[in-house]
Amino acid sequence: MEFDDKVPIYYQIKTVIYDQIIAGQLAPGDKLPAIRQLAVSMTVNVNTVQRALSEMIAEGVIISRRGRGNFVTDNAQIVEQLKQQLMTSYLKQLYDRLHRLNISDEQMVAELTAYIERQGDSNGNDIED
Amino acid sequence: MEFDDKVPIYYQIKTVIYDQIIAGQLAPGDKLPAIRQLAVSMTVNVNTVQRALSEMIAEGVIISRRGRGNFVTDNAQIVEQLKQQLMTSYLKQLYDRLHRLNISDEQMVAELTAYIERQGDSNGNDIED
DNA sequence: TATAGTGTAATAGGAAACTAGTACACTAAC
DNA sequence: GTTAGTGTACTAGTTTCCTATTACACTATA
Repeated sequence: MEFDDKVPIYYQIKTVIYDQIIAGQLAPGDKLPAIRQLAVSMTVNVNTVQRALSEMIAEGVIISRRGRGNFVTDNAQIVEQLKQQLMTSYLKQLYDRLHRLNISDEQMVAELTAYIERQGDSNGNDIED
Repeated sequence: MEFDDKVPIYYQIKTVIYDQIIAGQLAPGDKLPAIRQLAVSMTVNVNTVQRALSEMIAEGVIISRRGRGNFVTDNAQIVEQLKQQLMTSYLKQLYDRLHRLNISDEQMVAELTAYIERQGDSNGNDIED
């Protein structure tokens, strides 16, 4: 797996797993791959994965069952909270950044739309069948 | 100054200065504050500021004149390139993140618009005189 | 009971980022 | 020439992140 060398790996792992939960690839109650499994598939040390998991456990999103595995909480409300929280933080980051560049609210939406258009040119999503 | 402890400080300094250049607070040819000055105002060590500047110099955006100071390049084209590059990377980051959350292109624009609305409620920009 | 699969803990070492401090080199202005 | 303001370079020490390795604890199953 590829990581941004400007952000701690354990933190990026956390983001990836959280994103999977929000996207529904990991449903409430689902079992995560074994820690050693995750470490191998991400080409990372076990301790690094564990550090990511520790934080997620502390935040109540992951439930750890010794000898059995790690599971996504079955509390749908926590997952929903997580979703809102992450979505907002992502949007806020873009908003703050573009704001610092003196981009107005309207321009901001326009820029995003334009970017998506450009993406569409090469991806062709929604168009090809 | 406040920094995100998940990203190297020197890198965040670079971002701040680049943003100021793009926003026009630092025009082409302008002299930057002295390194020691920047270090004090950012509550950071001189070496950390210098590391940020070194990269910007290597990238051709900042020109260093020994004994005189550091200056923004007067090459407007370089500044314009920088602007496009940063804008795109900011947009791409949001796009990729929301995409991982299974948010469609249309939803994405809607979410951003909604976020801006929410901001407007507390900021009241464009409304008050 | 033995074994395989799992989470957890602890130690040791290396690399990167940051700080602190000192010294040197160049420029401009007196 | 001296001085103040500037960039540049170097060394030393601390902290955080990451890796490697070993050991232990619990669960399920044959």
